[in-house]
Amino acid sequence: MEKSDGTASISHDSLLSALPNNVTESTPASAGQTIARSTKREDILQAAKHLFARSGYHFTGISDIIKRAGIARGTFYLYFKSKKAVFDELVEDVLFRVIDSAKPVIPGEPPDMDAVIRQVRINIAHALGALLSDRNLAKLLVSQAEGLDHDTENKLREFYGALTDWLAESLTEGQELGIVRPGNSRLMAIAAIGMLRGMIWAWAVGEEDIDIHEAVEELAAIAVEGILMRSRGGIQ
Amino acid sequence: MEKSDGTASISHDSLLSALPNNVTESTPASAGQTIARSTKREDILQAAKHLFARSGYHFTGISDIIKRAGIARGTFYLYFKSKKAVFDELVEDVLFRVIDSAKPVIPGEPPDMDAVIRQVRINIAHALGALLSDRNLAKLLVSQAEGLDHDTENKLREFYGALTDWLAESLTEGQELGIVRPGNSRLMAIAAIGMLRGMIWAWAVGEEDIDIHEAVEELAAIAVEGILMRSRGGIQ
Amino acid sequence: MEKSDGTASISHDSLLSALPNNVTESTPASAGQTIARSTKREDILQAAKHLFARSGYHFTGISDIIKRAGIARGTFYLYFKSKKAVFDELVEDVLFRVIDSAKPVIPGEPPDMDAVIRQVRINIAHALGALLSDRNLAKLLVSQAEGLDHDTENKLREFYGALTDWLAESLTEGQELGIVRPGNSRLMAIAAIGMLRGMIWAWAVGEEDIDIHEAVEELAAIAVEGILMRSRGGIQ
Amino acid sequence: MEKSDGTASISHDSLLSALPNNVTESTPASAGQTIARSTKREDILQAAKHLFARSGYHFTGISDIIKRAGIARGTFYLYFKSKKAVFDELVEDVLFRVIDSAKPVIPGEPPDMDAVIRQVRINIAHALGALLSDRNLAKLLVSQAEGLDHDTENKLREFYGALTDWLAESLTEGQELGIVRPGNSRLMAIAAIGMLRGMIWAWAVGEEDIDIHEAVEELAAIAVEGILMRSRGGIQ
DNA sequence: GATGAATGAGTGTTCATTCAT
DNA sequence: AATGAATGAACACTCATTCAT
Repeated sequence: MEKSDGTASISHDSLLSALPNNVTESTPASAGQTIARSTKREDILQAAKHLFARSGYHFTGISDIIKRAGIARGTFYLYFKSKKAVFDELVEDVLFRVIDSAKPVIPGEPPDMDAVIRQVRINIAHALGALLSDRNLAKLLVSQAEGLDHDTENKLREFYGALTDWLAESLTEGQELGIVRPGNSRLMAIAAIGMLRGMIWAWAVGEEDIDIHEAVEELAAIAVEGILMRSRGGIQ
Repeated sequence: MEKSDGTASISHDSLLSALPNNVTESTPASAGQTIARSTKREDILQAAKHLFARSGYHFTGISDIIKRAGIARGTFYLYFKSKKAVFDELVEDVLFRVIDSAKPVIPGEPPDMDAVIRQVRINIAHALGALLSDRNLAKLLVSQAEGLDHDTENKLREFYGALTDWLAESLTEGQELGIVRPGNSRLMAIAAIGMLRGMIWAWAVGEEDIDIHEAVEELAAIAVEGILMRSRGGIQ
Repeated sequence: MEKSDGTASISHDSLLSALPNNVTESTPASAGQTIARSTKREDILQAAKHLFARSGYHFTGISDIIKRAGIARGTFYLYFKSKKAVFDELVEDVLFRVIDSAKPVIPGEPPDMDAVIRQVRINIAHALGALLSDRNLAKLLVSQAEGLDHDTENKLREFYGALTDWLAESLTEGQELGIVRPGNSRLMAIAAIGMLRGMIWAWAVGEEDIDIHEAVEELAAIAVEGILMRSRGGIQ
Repeated sequence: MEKSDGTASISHDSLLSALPNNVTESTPASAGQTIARSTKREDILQAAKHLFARSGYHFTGISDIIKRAGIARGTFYLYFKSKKAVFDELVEDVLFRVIDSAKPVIPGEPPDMDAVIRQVRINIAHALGALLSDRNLAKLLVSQAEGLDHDTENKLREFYGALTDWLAESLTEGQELGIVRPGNSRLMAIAAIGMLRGMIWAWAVGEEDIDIHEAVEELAAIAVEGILMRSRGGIQ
C-alpha cells in the first residue's frame, strides 16, 4: 500500500473483513429504552465466558450459564438463539480486540530502524495486551475455539489467514524498504504469529507467570536479533 | 548438565517422563501368533484419527468410527475400553513422536557456532518432520486435544511444560557457554516452541502449503538472526 | 420394654429406623403452589409399579414406563434421577406401610388372654390389609425386590431383620408374662412372619383368591393355638 | 385318596407333574462314552449356581460363568442353549429336591396322634433338609427365581400351587380323620408352606444362624399345637 | 468337541431447545 | 419480557449369542 505522501504503511482494514459480521454493534435492538440497557445479555456473556474458559465449551451446559447469570432457562433464548451463538460472539469479541490492536508500521523516509523497532514493540504490546487483559477470553481463543466445529474452525482459519496475509505483506514491503531481513516473508509471518500465540497460550493455559513488559522486550529482541549468538555475520 | 568430558549436552529423559505410560508397546497380548497381527485395532485408530481430525472429538460418534473402520459396534469395545481411550492413545502417539525427535545439542569444545546451528537445524527438522508426516495427527495435537476433559488438558499442559523446561534449560546452558544470546531464556523457549506450533498449525489447520525444508531454513534463520534487519549492533 | 406402670408394650420405633430416610414427605419442593399438585410424579410411580409388578424390574424399560405414564423421555428424569430411584421409592413405600401397621400389643394387668388375642388379630389384619390393598405393591415386596442390587437386598434384609427382631422381642416378653408358649422365640417370629409373607405371596403372585377376613381368622387361630400358651397340654 | 386297605395317604405323584419336564434325566445325549462323563456340564451348573446365588441372575454374566467354570465362551453354548437354560435347570433341581422330600403321612387305623406327629416332623425335616443342604440352591429359589420372567414365575406358581394343593388336600383328609383342626385347610396349607419358606429365607438370605433340628422342633410344635387337633379347647 | 473374535439389538441417561403460561 | 416444565433426538456403552476356524 503506497500512500500518496510517499510513505508506505499497512492498513488493517483488510483484517476487519475477516470477521463475518461487524462486531461493533452486537447489542440487540431494544429500541425504546435509552437508559438502563438490558444488562441480561451482558450477564449471559460474562457467565458463559467464565464457564467456557474454566470447563470448556462442551462441558458447560445451558444450565450452568443461566445459573451463573441468574436468569431463567427461557430467558436465555430471548437473547441468544443458541449456546453456540454465545460462544461465537465471545470469539468474535477476542478476534476483534486483536485486530483492533494491529497498527501499521510506518518506516519513515529514509527508513529509521530505531523508529521501526519502537513501533514493532508497540504493536506487540498491543496484541499481547489485548488478550492478556482478559485471561478467560484468551483461554477461549487459544484452547476452546479450536476443534469445535467447522464454522468456528473456518472463522479462526480466516482470521489467522488474514492476520498472516497482512503481516506477510507488511514484511514483504519491509524487505523492499530494507528494514526486514530477506527470506520467505510468509513463513516469517507464521513464525511471528506463532510466537505471540505461544506466549498467550503459556500464560492462559499453561498458567506461566508472564510479565507482559518482559515478554514484549523478549519478543522484540528475538525479532531483531534472533535467539542464538552470532560469531560474526549471519547464517551460513 | 555438565558432562565429565567437559562438553555439555541436554538429555531428553525428563521429557519422556511427561508421558503417563510408555506408549511403545500398546498392542494387546495375543502372544501365540506371530503373523497376521490384528489389523482391526489399527483400523480403529486410523478411522478415529481421521474423524477426530476432521470433525473433532465431540462431533465424532462411535457410530462414525465403526462405520469407517468397517466393524461392528461391539467389536470397537473389544479393542478399546472407551472412545476416550482411542483419543488418548492417539494423543500419546503424537506426543511420543515429538519427544522422540528432540535430541540434545552438543556445542563441542571450544563451542563451534557452525556445528551448533547445524544441530539446531536438525532438531527443528526432526520436530517438524515428526508431525508433518501425518496431517491428522498434527491436527489432533494442535487443535483437538484442548477443550477436552481436564485429564487430557493436564497431559498436554505437562507435555508443553516439560518441553518448555527442557528448552529453557538448554538455552540457559547455552548462555553460559556463550552460544545463546542473553535474555529471559524461559520466554525464549516459549517463543521458540510457539514458532514451531505456529508452523504446524498453519500447515495442519490453516492448510498452508508449507515446504518442510524451507520452513526449517526460515526457523533456523530466525533463531540465528531474528526477523528485522539490524543497522548495526543489537537492540538499543 | 418395661413401662413404669407395670404394663409391657413394644414400641415400633426401632422398626422405623429400618427405612433409610423418612418416606412420608418425598414430594419435591414446589413451595408456592397450593393446588394442582404435579400429577406427573404420581403417574410415573403408578406406571412403574404396574410394570415392575407385571414384568419385573429388569424387563421394564424406561421406554415402557414413559409410554404408560404418557410422558416424554426427558420428563421422566425431571421427577426421578434414575429408574432405580422409582423402584426404591416404591419399595420404601411398601415397607413403610407394613411398618406403620405394626402396633404394640399391651397385655394389661393381669394379662387378659382375650384382649391379647384381639390385639394380635388386629395386628395381623393391619399387616395384611396394608399390602392386600395394592396387589402390585405387594408383588413388588414379595417377589421383585429380591435379586436386585446389593443395596436393595440389604434394605430388605434390614427390614425383615428389624421386623423379626421386634417380633422376637415381643414374643420373649410375652413368654415372661406367660402369654406366649415357651420355645425359641426367634424361630417363632421367623415362622410367624413367614406365614404372613406366604399369605401375601399366594395372593399377589399365586393369584389365590383370598378373603382377608378369613385369612386373618385362620392366621389368628394358628397363632393363638400354636404360639400362645394354653391352659394345659402342649407338645408331647 | 382312599387306599384299598382303608388307610388314607397322600401320594406326591401329583407334585411331580408340576415340573415341566422330568428333571431326572437332564444329562446331554453323549451316547457313545460310558465312563468319564462330560464334567463340563456339571462345572457350568456349579459355577452358575454359585454366581447366581451371590450376585443374582441379572448381574451374573456369561463371562463370569465361563471364567469360573474354566471353559471357553463357545463351549458354554455346547451344553446349554442360553443363560436362562442354566438357571432353569438349577431351579428345577431345587424344586425336585423339595418335591422328592415330601412323603405321605399315613395316620394308621385307628389314627395314632403320636405317629402322625412323628411323620409330620420327618416331613418338615426332609423339606428343610433338602434346601438347607445347599445354601446357594436355597438362595436361588427364594430370592432369585421370583420376579425373573413370566416363564419362571409360572413355573414357581405352578410348583407352589401344586404343593399347596397337595398339602391342603392332605389337611382336608386329616380333618375328616379327626387329626387336623377344623378350618380353611387351604389357608392352613398356605400358612404352613409360608412358615417353611420363611425359615429358608431367613437362613439363606437373612443369614440367620439357624439350627436345623431346633427349627424342625419349633415348626413341628407350631404345627402340632396350632394345626392339629387337641383333646379339648381350640380357638375361643 | 472346543474356541474366542465378532456381532448388533438394546439400555439408561443427557441436554439444547421449545412453548404455553 | 420472563418463566421453567416438557421435549425427544442423540449418545456411549453392554452382553447374550453366533460361527468360522
